[in-house]
Amino acid sequence: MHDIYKPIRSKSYSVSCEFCRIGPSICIPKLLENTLDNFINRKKEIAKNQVIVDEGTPLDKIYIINSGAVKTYITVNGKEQINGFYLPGDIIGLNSIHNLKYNNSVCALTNTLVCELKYNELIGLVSQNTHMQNTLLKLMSEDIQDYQQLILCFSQKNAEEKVATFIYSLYLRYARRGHISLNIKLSMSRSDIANYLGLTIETISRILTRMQDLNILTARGKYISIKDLSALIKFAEYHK
Amino acid sequence: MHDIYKPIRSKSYSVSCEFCRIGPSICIPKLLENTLDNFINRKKEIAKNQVIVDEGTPLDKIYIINSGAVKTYITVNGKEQINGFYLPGDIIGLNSIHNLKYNNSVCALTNTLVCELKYNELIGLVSQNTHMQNTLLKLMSEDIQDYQQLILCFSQKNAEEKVATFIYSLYLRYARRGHISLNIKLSMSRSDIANYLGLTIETISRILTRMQDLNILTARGKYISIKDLSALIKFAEYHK
DNA sequence: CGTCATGTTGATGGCCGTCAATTCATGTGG
DNA sequence: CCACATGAATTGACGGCCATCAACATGACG
Repeated sequence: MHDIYKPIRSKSYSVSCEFCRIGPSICIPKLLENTLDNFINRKKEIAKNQVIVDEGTPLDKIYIINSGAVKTYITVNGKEQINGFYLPGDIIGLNSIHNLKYNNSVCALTNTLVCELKYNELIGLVSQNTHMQNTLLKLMSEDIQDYQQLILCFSQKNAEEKVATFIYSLYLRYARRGHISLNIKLSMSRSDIANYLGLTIETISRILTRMQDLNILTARGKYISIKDLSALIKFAEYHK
Repeated sequence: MHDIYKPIRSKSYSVSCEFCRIGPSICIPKLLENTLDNFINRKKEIAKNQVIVDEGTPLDKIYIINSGAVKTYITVNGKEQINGFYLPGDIIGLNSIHNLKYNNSVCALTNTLVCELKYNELIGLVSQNTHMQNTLLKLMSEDIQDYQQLILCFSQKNAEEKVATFIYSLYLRYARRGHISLNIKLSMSRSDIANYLGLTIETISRILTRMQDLNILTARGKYISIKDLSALIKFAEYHK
């Protein structure tokens, strides 16, 4: 954990506000900035491996990733179970509104910049502003939809399809934020991916080399370069 | 599909409004009934095997199950993939708000009573009523949380743990709606369960007989009787 | 009672987890 | 700049879980 004491130099991709998942027309932090002064710290720096939120703490703030990446996880029998990776533009905390407690821990995978947003102010704004209300409902509904898709992925797909889906979804998520590139730098380790997908690092590794042999992609450490996107998409589909 | 022409006699458990997931203090349909007259049909009858919603149709209504049960599914390569079972008190459609289209089909597993609720009116009410707004946010946040748990279940658990989790969650869901009983009548077929859990009917069957041999439950067709709840819970946990 | 759908049980094989050895990457100190 | 150490990733051998295929049993319903 030496990293914590290192100066933070975020070399990674960051979203411009127009591609933030909050939407181009309303940056909640910006709106708050106009209405309520200093309640948000924009672009707070988080060092790699730093735990931003501990499972069970009160939901006082919502975080929006500006650059970098984090993972969220719950602890089961002393072992962490990763349940999400959040990339620039993503919003953390929407699953914790119902009981006003964070239901998972949050840890930075790399040096990360986050926008903080006080929950009370968000809700206050939502109750005054119909547009904001619709935005929040849409965001949460999208999340529900995304999770349903993920469940299908996990319950039906085999290891190869899972890994292909994972990589393709990373590609898609960056692309939707305006960062369209076939070259992806994984911010998480093989072990994190395996944990998340319910596979082992060995399986992940074998599948990546198999895909490399088939000229679908090249994988050198954390750098993945998609060579044949349509083949990747085919691999990601459920085959049976 | 003869069922459609049969008279509907729902013999199954139905929630009283106080155990509806909408909450005891605000039954949205009731509230609407007071404010706007005839826009909701309370307790519409749906026959077994009837498709209530087709994937892709506009989200004009939200449904709340009053009695009976439905499954939701998407169609992939011509085959249905079940992504949820909805029991009395459950709300259908929250995953479809973001694009105002139903993102899955809905089909009745048994004769079912639903409360219909026009989406526009729900939103209208929500924008006027802070309490209602909080309720909706909580409901959706709960859904997100539930789905995250389900993802962990699917990505990490083996077949036995999945089946145990499934049965226990049915028990829990009924219990939370005020129907606490160790005797559960499955409204879905083995094939539906298998489809949903990403297993085969043979595996489901084998696991049920194994649990029967261990005196954890008895399973006779659609009737499951839990003999040892704590053992079931142990089985449902992730072991590794 | 006969038919058809649904559920159960058994035998076999493939996918993927486990264990182990090796290679590669990253950072540190000399 | 190189040698080394440490952890991450890769590759191989083997075994267990669960899907597949097939046969049989049970139940629903006319």
